[in-house]
Amino acid sequence: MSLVLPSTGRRVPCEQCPLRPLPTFRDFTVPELKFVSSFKTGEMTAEPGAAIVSEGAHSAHLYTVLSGWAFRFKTLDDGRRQILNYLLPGDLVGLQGSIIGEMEHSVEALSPLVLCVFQRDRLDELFRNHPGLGFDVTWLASREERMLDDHLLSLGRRTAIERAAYLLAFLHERAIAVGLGKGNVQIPLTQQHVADTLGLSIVHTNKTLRKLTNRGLIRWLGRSCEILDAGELARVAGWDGPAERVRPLI
Amino acid sequence: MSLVLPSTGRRVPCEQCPLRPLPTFRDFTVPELKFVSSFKTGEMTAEPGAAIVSEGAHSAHLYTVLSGWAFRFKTLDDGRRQILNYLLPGDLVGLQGSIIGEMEHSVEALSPLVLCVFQRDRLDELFRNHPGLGFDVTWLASREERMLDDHLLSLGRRTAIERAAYLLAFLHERAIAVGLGKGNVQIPLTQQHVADTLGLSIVHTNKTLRKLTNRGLIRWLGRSCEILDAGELARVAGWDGPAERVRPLI
DNA sequence: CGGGGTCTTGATAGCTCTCAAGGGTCGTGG
DNA sequence: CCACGACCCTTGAGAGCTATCAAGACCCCG
Repeated sequence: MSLVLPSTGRRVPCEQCPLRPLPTFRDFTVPELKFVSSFKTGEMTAEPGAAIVSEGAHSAHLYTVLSGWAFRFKTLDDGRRQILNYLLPGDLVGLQGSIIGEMEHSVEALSPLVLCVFQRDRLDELFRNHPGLGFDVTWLASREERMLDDHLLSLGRRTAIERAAYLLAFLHERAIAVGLGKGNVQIPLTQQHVADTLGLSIVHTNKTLRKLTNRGLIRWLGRSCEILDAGELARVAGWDGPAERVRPLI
Repeated sequence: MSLVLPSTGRRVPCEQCPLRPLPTFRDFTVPELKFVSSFKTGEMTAEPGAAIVSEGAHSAHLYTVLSGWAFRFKTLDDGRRQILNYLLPGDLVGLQGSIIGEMEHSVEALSPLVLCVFQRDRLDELFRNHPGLGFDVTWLASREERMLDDHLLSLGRRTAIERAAYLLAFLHERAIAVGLGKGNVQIPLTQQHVADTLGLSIVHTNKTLRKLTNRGLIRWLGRSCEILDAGELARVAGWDGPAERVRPLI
């Protein structure tokens, strides 16, 4: 697990953010955009495997993913790891820590990652002067809650193959929404990540993914997974899709 | 599953709320309390088994639990049910629906329940005129997120007996925090609820709870569970406890 | 007194884990 | 160039955990 590369100065001005024009993100007013722009202090990059935030850290920062993939996880004392959710462009990182004060999960980069860094201590100013943005932060927290609800349903009540199909359909959907994947989407994952997300052993995960491969739904490429038939994956999982709607981008 | 009893007029004024003096809840300023009081339109009661909100409902209300127990859950098409979390006094109900627009989970009463009913369409006024309360709503959403993170870790990576011990220690902790349980805490649950929370079958849940009973950690009373040794339950689960701190009450 | 809900227990089937071993790729150093 | 280690993916076999099936006890209530 390598270290995070130090922050370099800002590069992409919020007004020219490559994410904002995407149809998934709602339009911001000029004052909102101006505040967000001033809220951002710089950018940070990280390589795959780098720890972005660590469980127990007290002075967590607040970030938004600008590009790349990451994941949130917790571990038990004996090392068992559970991946909680994935982070894609447009997702807030470290909100729990910023709001409540201490991180209770860790975050690690899955691909080369670029993060926008925000001034955490100006969060109250955001709520005071831009109620709409305050509402948006709550909106994003509710969205995360929904995804976790879905994951809980999956871990608790879906079979192994349903879980795998759900996870891959879910990640496919999210990747598409933020404009990743021209043609077939490739997800930068190892089977160990999948296992730690689904609550399965690595061996059984492998055998389960093989079934999906044999059905022609996915293809494994070594450190990444190509989605060939997202619709059929969702059907196998019994998953309706996310009803993802336009969301804020902070 | 019986129906919800219709709302009757308000009874408990927020200024005399029996929950607010508890040490778990932060003190509110006079204007905050005044707003919350005006935000509340009445109360609603429900009997055990009553549906408070249903998945897919579009016009969900926003509530806070005043007294009693409830739970949130989702189901798959074939009826498999997963309990996502429990609701105790002081918890918001229906925030996801209020923020995003549509409920993606259902809520059911576990005991006789009293809810404070709020005017959902004044939520934006809350954010506009009381930034501190807006922050509090986000705080509560983050708290829920944390609990879900813990549950995911449990479902994904704990064994059956660890999961059961975790769940009961968790509910014990929450009950204590809101002043339930003089002496030993009794949790109004059936083993079916436990099974649907832990992602286990009812039979195996029974056998697992028996082990905890034989170790003298709990006692099953028919439709409820008495916690005899919460510390040992937490130890069995490998759970540190919640680091629960003072929280807002809306 | 019957019926429904809850809790309990044993037996068997089936799913998942662990153990073990091997192949492949990639980057590094001899 | 080749050896080597590290990491990732794959597969088989047997053990262990969990689901399902089945049956019965208990309680409350109409």
